[in-house]
Amino acid sequence: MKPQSGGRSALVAKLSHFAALSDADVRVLDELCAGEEPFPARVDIVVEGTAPRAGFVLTQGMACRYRLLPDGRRQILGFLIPGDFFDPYVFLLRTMDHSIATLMPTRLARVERERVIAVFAGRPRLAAACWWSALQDEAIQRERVVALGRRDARGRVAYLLCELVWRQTAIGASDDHAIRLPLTQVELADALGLTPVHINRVLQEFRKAGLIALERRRLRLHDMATLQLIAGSSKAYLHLDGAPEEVARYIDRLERHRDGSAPDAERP
Amino acid sequence: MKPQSGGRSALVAKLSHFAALSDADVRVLDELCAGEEPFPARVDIVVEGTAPRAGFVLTQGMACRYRLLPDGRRQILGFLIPGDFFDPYVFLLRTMDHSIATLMPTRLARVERERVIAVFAGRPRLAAACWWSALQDEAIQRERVVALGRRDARGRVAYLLCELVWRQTAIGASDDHAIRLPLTQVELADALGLTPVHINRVLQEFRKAGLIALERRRLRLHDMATLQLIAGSSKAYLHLDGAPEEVARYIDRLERHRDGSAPDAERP
DNA sequence: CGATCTGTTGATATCCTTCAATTTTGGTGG
DNA sequence: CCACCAAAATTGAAGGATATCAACAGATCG
Repeated sequence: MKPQSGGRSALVAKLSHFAALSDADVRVLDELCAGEEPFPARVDIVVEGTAPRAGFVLTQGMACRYRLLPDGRRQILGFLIPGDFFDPYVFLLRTMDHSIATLMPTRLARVERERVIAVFAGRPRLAAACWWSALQDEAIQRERVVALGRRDARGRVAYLLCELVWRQTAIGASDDHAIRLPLTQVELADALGLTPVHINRVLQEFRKAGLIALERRRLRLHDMATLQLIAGSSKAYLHLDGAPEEVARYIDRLERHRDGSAPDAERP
Repeated sequence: MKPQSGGRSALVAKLSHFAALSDADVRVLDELCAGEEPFPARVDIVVEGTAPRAGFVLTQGMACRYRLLPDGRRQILGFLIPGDFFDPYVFLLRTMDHSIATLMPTRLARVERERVIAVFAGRPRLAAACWWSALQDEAIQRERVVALGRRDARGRVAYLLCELVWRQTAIGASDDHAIRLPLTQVELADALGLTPVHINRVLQEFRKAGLIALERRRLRLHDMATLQLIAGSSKAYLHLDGAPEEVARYIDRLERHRDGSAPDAERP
């Protein structure tokens, strides 16, 4: 399971933004992460064109989804951080349409189909939390489309830095708007549809304006308000404000039925 | 339910790309669409900032997801066409982070939470097909990120036109690479992160090169091969090649269990 | 049948890319 | 610990793709 410094795993921290989890829920999630394995930096975990095998929980480190273009250029599609339970249902596809690679030494737990189905069928609250997490992922993708479609270079950089800080904060891995950021300027460029040269100039400008500090793989946002303004974005799209009350009640009701009929373990 | 000319609804046509549906499955899907309602062109179905109410099946017409920026510009996030069962689980969120608007007169069936849960819990094959459809939607989003991040204007336009034709073909709504296309050049621009002026110039170029015909809201791709080359894309990302055999067998097994225990209707 | 979108075209401006060096950093082995 | 090398960051100059501005023609619709 590999809990964080705080004791709670990143996955538990993240899903707790949706609903308070029971001890039993936490146990199930920790078991999901039990078989985690270490991967070195900059290796492919999943390769475009191959058949997907299983989903993963990322417990430590960082990874990215990416696509290579016919001319060899790369587009990074998104970043995966601790607490991300990604592609649970990917076994429904014949082939991957993109690759996934680590960006630093990273620990990942493989989650097989049977496990996914057991959790989703037997644990209403966790199933709802995973659905919510999938909705969040979609929202993150949409925000990226907005950034690439309609924001200039400064807006794109500001948005991405904010997002990474917001997401790390949501899993308790940020200290006062400062995070570990293992990305090179080439990777930022590939994520934002820009050139490394231009990324560099924007970062310089932000530094000179006292908006950020970024050195030796450590990022600190000194002026979140201004950065948000430049980005034209707020963290609302991460939907960290919990389930609607009515839904929370509904889920509790489902859980009580479950407890009544089969106490405290996953169904077969 | 409102079947298409062929007799099958667009939703059934789309999901059949994943797995062959039983008559009972088809009946359930048709019931989902039973309460469809007409909406005029260019009206909001869902508004950013409001609480989501329910998901929808789009049975006729066309709609788009979009975001408005602080400065009034717009980014279109994606297009919804007949057969799209979108946002089934959106009730898990407190507020919408984007809006959805019709682009032409459109028919939509609202799908409430209870209905979603009944179908997903009681119909393994349909549940799997809907999951697959969600994976397809994510892939479509990724393809858009690639287009906006790394393709020039010609590549973006070519990609979008191909995608719309591929998707319409998958629901049986295309005749020889020709489709109804209710989009203005402003809307194409808002979808592709370009200006209407530039969209116009690219379309002119494509017309002069004999690649496309586009007039009076009708699009025909005369040279799909070249367009794909310009787009640097193939339709692989739509995953229209059916479920992996092993998964198909697994789903059949689940269905047989279901039939044994509760014949032929949704569970309560 | 005017009013308003929509599409079209030309001229100019600009943001970002490209190309090319140079410096700095980080890692590795002697 | 230092020498060395490759990767990463940085800077400058020039070019190009797309935006912006402006004007007009054509289509659509109440």
